[in-house]
Amino acid sequence: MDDRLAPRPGPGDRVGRPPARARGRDSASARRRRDALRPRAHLAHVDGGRGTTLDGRACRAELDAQLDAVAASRVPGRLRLLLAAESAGALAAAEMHRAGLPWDAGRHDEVLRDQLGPRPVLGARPDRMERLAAEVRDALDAPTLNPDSLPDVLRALRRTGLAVTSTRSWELQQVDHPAIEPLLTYKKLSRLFSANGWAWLDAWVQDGRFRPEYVVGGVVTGRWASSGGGALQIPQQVRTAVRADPGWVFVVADAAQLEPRVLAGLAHDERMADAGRGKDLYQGMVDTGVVDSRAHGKVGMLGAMYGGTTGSSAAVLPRLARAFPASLALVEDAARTGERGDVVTTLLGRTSPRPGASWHETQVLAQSDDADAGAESKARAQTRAWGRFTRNFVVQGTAAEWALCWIAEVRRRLWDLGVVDVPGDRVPAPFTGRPHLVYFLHDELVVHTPAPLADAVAAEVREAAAASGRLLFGDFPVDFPVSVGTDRAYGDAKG
DNA sequence: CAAGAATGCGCC
DNA sequence: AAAGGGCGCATTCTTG
Repeated sequence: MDDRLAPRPGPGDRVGRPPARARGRDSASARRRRDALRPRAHLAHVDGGRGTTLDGRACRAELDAQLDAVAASRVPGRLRLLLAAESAGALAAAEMHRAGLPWDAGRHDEVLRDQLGPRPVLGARPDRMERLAAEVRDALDAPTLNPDSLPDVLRALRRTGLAVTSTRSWELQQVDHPAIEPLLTYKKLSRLFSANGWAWLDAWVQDGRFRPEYVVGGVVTGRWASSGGGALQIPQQVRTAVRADPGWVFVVADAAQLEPRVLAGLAHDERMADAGRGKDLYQGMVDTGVVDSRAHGKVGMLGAMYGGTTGSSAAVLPRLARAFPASLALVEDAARTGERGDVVTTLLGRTSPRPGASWHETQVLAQSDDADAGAESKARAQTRAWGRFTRNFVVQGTAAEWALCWIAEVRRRLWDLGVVDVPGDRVPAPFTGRPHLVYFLHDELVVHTPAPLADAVAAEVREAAAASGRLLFGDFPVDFPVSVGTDRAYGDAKG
């Protein structure tokens, strides 16, 4: 793929603001977990966008290592399926990178001008942000306040007598003061400007395409990560700039309530599978009298899968435990396993990492005779945190496996739909005239297709979801409905 | 001065 | 008393 060898602007080359530096909140332990789990062959893929070539011998060595792992496994069939799914996913990711996500820079610019005003000169704030900053300074009587400096803002708020402990939006929303509204608006606009503003557009959209660099299996759980451009965080605000080519449309497919359905399959929970059959799972929980509203069903299930223990989520948990004992027992068991420091595995055999040395040290310290209350509470908090991680790992990881199988199946079926002659076709080979994947987001797929094939694509995407479910869960009767929408603009296509 | 930590927020 | 999983990225602050 020649285009991947060409130098591409990186974040450091962007023009809107001074160069970015730090890598952010990615904790050392999180990175260690990822690096330990990431197959070596994928490192070559990561570097693929920066000009290195794949080393055939390294690939061969990786393949041998994987085949050895399969041979040594107690569940070779599952592991083999995992490897096949990962390979298909890697292929799809490379194809999506090549095809690119059709992006209308003009439309994006309209959104930015509408929200922020005209593009400012290098290093300056947009007009509207500057005016809001002035309002905030005025209201807080802080003429030199830098609204981008969190300590600065916090100090000014507290000097005014507001009892806030951070500058998080949800906390500020509780406060009644003239400075709050302009401050919140400022933060909103600032986020849009710095994360997906004109600088992002210059750096990441070329020739009407955004080409995300997916990192297949980059997350410990097996989810995909991305490197550069924030490919998996495109805000709703700018999705309207994602526009199909003339004569083409997007088919946007979203696997409805994927994680609870995967949990039902993992736990062989027939009652939960029943609740979701042919309809919205959370509504099904209302219809069968498990919960009194869809919202309660949703937060309750999220709480069960994430380990939530507060608010309405916790309040609903006992009812869920009574209605769906198999599912709840599975996630509880995964949590207990993690709390002991043991590993859990996904359906296809991906294993969770073990907690690091400092985790064990903290546990040992809390057991010792002279341990104080602080050490014990720290150890307890840490124990529960690792339990929440393993609790979620089994569900998130198996959902990622379902999604990989879905992608693989969709990819194959799209190719079989054949070619349509579209006047002025701009889609690069080998996808010219063919429906092809252009975007993937955990439980959502976007297909760019010649308009006449949209209905056929929608049907294939649904059938592929069913096929993925059968591949993973066999005859167990859990279904995977897909909500599908078709539109020229991604932002308007939600089914 | 550069590198890392901390903060906050976008996505699922 | 408080207790929600996984990410990437920009910015400012801190540290060596």
